[in-house]
Amino acid sequence: MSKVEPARLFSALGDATRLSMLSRLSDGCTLSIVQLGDGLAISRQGVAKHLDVLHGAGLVDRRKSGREVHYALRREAIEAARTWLDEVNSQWDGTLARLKAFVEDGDG
Amino acid sequence: MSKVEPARLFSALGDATRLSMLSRLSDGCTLSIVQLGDGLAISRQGVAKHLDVLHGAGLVDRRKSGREVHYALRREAIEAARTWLDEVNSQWDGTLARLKAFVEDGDG
DNA sequence: CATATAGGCAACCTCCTGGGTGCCTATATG
DNA sequence: CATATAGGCACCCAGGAGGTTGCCTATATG
Repeated sequence: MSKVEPARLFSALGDATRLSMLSRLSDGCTLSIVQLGDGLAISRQGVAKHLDVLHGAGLVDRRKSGREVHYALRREAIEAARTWLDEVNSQWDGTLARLKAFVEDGDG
Repeated sequence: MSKVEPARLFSALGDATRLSMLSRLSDGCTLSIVQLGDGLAISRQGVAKHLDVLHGAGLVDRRKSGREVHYALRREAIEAARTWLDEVNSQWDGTLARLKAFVEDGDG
C-alpha cells in the first residue's frame, strides 16, 4: 500500500461522518468501533463500513486487541493528500512567478 | 458560498477524472468544457457534469465568454481543503508535544 | 457455565453518481 | 442566411455508497 491514489484518498475524505471519525482520531488516540460510533446516530455496522472505507484508503490503521478492534489515524495518508494539494498550489505559484518574471523582464 | 464544507470539497476531489481536470487548471489557466474534456474519453456532457460538481464544491470559477464557458481553479477552495488536513496534523502534533513534555517532566 | 458485549458476514433497500443519448438554444462564421 | 460549433436540458441506465437488519463467532465476566 505504498502508493496511495489521491482519488481514493479524497473520496474517503468526502463524507462528513468519516471526517468526524478522523477528527476524533486526530489527537493520535486509538478507538474501537463502538467508541467511534458513539453519538453518531448510525448503526454499528454503518460505522464499521465507514471504517472499512477509511482503512481501504490507507487513512487509518487497524489493530485487533482482545475482542475489540482499535483504529488509529495514519498520518502518512493525511500528508499524501496534503502533498497533492500542495502540488496544485505550487504549480500555480510557479506559473505566477514565471509570468511575473516575464512581465518584469519585458516591461521593466 | 463563503462557507465551504470540507466533506463536499473532498467529495468533489474524490474522482480521478476531476483531479485531472483540476491538474490541468492548476497553472491558473482558464479552459472551456471542450478543452477540459479533450483526451478524456468521456462525452462532453460527462465533462460538464464533472465541472458542475467542481463548481458546486467551490473548486472552480465559471465565466461565460461568447458561446463558450470558461473554468478556472479557485485557489481558496484548495487552501480550505489543506486547512482541514492541517488541523488534523496540528492536533496530532500538539498531543505529541504535550506527551513529550509530560514524559520528559516525569522521567528526566 | 451462562451471559453480555465487540465485532464479522451477508442480504437487502434506496438514492446518488458516473456515464450515455437526443434534442434544444446560442453564438460564430462561410 | 446556412451551417458548424459550444453548451444546456431532460431523460435513461447500471452500479456503487450509505444505511439497515438478522444472525453468526469470539472474548470477557458474573
